[in-house]
Amino acid sequence: MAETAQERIKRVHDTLTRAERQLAVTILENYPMSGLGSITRLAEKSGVSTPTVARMVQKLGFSGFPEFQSALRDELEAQISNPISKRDSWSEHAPQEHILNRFTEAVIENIRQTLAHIEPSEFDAVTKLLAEESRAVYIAGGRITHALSEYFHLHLQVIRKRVQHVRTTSNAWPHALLDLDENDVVVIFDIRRYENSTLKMAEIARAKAAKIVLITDQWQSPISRYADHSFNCRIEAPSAWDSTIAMMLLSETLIAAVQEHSWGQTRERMKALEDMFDATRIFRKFV
Amino acid sequence: MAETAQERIKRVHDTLTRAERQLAVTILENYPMSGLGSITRLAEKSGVSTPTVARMVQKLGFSGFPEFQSALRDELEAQISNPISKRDSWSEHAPQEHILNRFTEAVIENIRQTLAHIEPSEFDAVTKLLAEESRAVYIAGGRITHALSEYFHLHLQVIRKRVQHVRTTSNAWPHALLDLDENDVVVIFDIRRYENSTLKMAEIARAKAAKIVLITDQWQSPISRYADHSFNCRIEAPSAWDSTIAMMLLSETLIAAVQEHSWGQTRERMKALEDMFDATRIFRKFV
DNA sequence: TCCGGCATGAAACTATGATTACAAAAACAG
DNA sequence: CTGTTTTTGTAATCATAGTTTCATGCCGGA
Repeated sequence: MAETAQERIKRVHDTLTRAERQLAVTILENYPMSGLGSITRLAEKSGVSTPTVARMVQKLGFSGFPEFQSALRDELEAQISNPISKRDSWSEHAPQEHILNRFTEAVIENIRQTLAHIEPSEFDAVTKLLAEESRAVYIAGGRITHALSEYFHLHLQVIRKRVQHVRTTSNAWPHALLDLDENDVVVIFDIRRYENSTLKMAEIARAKAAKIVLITDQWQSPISRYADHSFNCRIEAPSAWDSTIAMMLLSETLIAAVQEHSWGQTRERMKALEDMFDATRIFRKFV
Repeated sequence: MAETAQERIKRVHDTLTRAERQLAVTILENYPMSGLGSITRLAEKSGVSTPTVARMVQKLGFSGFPEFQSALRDELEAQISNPISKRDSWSEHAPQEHILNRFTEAVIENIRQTLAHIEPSEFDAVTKLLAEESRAVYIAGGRITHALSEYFHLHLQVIRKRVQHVRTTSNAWPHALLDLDENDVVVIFDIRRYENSTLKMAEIARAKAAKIVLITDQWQSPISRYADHSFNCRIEAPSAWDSTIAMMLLSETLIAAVQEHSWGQTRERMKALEDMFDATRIFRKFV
């Protein structure tokens, strides 16, 4: 039904009896909040009896008070739901149910939810941690997140010194943490199924009092217990696997933030890197 | 109490157990609407039992579910009467100009543009190519896209046989193409600055008449000349670097499509993989 | 003033929601 | 791997919400 409860009330307003009108006024007074409590509360608030309320909502076409209330909730939800980038389909030439549209839709929702639960202050704090060159940075990921951690490392490496990627997939990783101390930062990517090696690594880092930044999924890796900062990213997708897009977005944004934070040094380093590339002719000079 | 339920949940988030966290995620997901139904509804929605919900709200400091719900209603009312409740940024608590919002906005635009220029028919054709087990699949990336190609490989490997990752960063890569023939598929990720090694690889693949699928940026890698199918992804970002999110999205969607296309086999292979994991105890059984 | 019809709320009843007790399962420590 | 602790869901219980019945009261018309 397209008609809202409010509209229904107004439509039948003339045919209402005294008590019902009294009730209607109360409902409309601060709509739709007043209808969200129990039928008793609403009855008391409007100074009528509960049966009156029950009869009234039936007059409005609802099967009972619960249905009425449920309708109110739905209306409210539609009213306050975030309108950002809601679109019917992303790939115009493909039908709505095409995997291109379904998958993208899910990913956008993941991004929305992820961003909604990130505290900017925490994000800024982590940015600051990662920007301080007095701290060495260690980056690690698990089986699925390995690629992500590598990508993060690749970029951070250009921005600053003393960045190291730790391969938890090999068994030589404890060696890499030999020099870790309490000024250093360990960035760990970990999503389900959470791996033992990354957990062990977090424990070691914790024991050495290093700062731990965790990037995990919405169900949170057990590492969160040890983490100084943790970001929960939504990873659900219409697939047998999870989507790590939201984590990637967070990673790229962190990179951008750190780079912005220390642009002076970064520029120098990037210049030096470019020169090296030119010298080695890895890239084509022009397309 | 000045503290909102949401804040309470976030505060105790680390001390929560698995089921409770699951519940917390659901509550926060579309807060506070999800908590406004009955305890049963909320429990079902989050996939936990009603007692878990009851226990959790008590942990949060409420005397019981009704009090919790009443608190939610009050918060909602306050929020609604507040005129600045219109949300038009991704991270509500951060200003529009914060890097979190700027970056995300750019990424969404990239996704939109990328999707708009992908022909569903071409996407489907590539899906089909990748699903055919008679064809071997070779996957390669450049310096920046290496992580992406690795990620793509990791997943495709689970879906089907004969998938190989070629490291163009090492100089041993030509060996990997020894067995390449005209039935095979080569998937190449290449964004600016386009690398010589990937171009050389494409040339070899072309000479052997293999199918070439190219995933590149909007300015197109020179490989597009040789490619049978190419996808142009937008990679612009408010950063010194490009954002490969759109490429990642395309990769994940391709994976999902191929998986959907050949779910029978995939399921078997995933099962086998799971068993191997169980045997090796790489992962923790639960949380 | 009395009567019929409708509106209304008290009270009984029913259904559903919330809580508690307990047992099974899982994680953890040794 | 085993015993212990913690977590979790099932089932029983309790409480409250919602509905129905019915007696009372109110109003308009004779």
